[in-house]
Amino acid sequence: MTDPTAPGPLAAIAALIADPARARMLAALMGGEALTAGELARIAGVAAATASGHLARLTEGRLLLVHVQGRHRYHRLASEEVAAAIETLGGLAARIAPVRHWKHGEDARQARLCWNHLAGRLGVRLHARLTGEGWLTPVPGGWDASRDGRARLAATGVDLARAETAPRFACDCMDWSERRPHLAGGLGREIASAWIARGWLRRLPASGEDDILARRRLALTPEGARGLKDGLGLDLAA
Amino acid sequence: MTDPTAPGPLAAIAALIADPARARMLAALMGGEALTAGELARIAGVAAATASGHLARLTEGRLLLVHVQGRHRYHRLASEEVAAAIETLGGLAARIAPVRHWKHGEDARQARLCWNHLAGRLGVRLHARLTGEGWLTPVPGGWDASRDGRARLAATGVDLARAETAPRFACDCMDWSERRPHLAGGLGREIASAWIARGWLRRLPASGEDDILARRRLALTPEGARGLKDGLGLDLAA
DNA sequence: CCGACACTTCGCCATGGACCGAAGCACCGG
DNA sequence: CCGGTGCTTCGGTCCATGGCGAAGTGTCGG
Repeated sequence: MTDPTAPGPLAAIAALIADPARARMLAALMGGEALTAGELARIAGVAAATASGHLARLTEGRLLLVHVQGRHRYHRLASEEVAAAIETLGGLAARIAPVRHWKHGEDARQARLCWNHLAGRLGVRLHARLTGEGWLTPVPGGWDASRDGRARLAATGVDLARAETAPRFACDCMDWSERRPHLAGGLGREIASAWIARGWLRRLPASGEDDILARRRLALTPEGARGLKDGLGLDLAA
Repeated sequence: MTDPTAPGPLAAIAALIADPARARMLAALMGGEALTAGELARIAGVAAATASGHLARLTEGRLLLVHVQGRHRYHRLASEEVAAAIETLGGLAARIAPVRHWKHGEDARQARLCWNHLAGRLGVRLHARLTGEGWLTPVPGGWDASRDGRARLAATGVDLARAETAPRFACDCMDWSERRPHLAGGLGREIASAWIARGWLRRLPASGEDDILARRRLALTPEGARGLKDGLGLDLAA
């Protein structure tokens, strides 16, 4: 029935990430965008045929979801858990590996995307602020927002109603550079997209394609800094 | 200078975990004990020669530390980060893999070790209780304990002074079964060891060697349940 | 309807690395 | 000093998997 030589689930998942080409693809997808097979092949540095095989394995292994649109196949990370696992593993790699020089590491520690929500110092400070003021309290399976918290978030352009209709309202995600949880889940996604749409955050151009942080770096704009200070009392200069 | 074909750090770390034999070794070491090369060879189901090679690679890759004692070589996980990464990856595997039946899964979700601290429902509820009452507040790089919090913890037999002298006083670690942080770091280690020493928690015998949870399952004793309720107001039956 | 394009499938090759047995080293006990 | 034990190193085998080009499938644009 069951193959006795079959690798355990832990080894099986790790094996999916362990190939350099696949790792580059996954790292690129940590930016949250859905990318086509062709783009991923280019990023991974392999031929289209090879990339196709890799993407099939990743999809089969439930790490990716595919969205077919015409003759393009868009691939994206399958879930929060996948993003969290890659984030954690990447953090371990950053600490452990013979101190490979992360070119734009400082930027990324400041603010970056973790799949679809905010990470880095910004993400962690935001999490601490929202919970510290009692605006948000963790409850099993999500969050509870106080009246004041709702008003504050709404004032920054976050659509709380939509966040609450997400399959999972919200959850924590461990931040490797800060070693503290940041805000993920449906609410984390809403916040990130709202603030990017509003021009408070700006995606920085990808650089160093094989870098874990390549497509994830963010910059806080002057308006964003002002908005966070006025709206949430969050002063990132401090 | 640098080899252009070299795998990135992410792939390199994943590759270390991706081999079935090595994954079994790492899973066994998640119980927190240091094991000899021979024991690990038996657990992994490979010959001594093979195991030796695997252990050398894991050590070289900074996932393990070795402690030589006479003709034995004791191996243990190198750090909190390693444990956290394996925990997260294992959680992803548990969610993603074709629902492999975890024999004693329910026990382990209740209480288990995560390297050297408490995880599962117990770990998460403890974390929530300590922070919720203001007994412990996260600060950058560790925790701040209130006077009341110190007294409460000391009353349960936890040596706070020793926890504070640990390289890192404390930190969070994401719990995969509960999706909430539990208490790790120096304080987490002190709490777990104190409560096990005091007979509040009991290690359950290993079963199913290749299971991620094999050597990590814990049972709360009646005295433990009473102690937690009286000392910290933590009622796990609820 | 036909060529261009995006992607997959197929066939093949090359290589990395997992594995073992045997031999070599280090340590312990007598 | 010598045999037993724990572990590593060495030499050799074997297989899984990544890699590519070429051919096949489906979709869009004219």
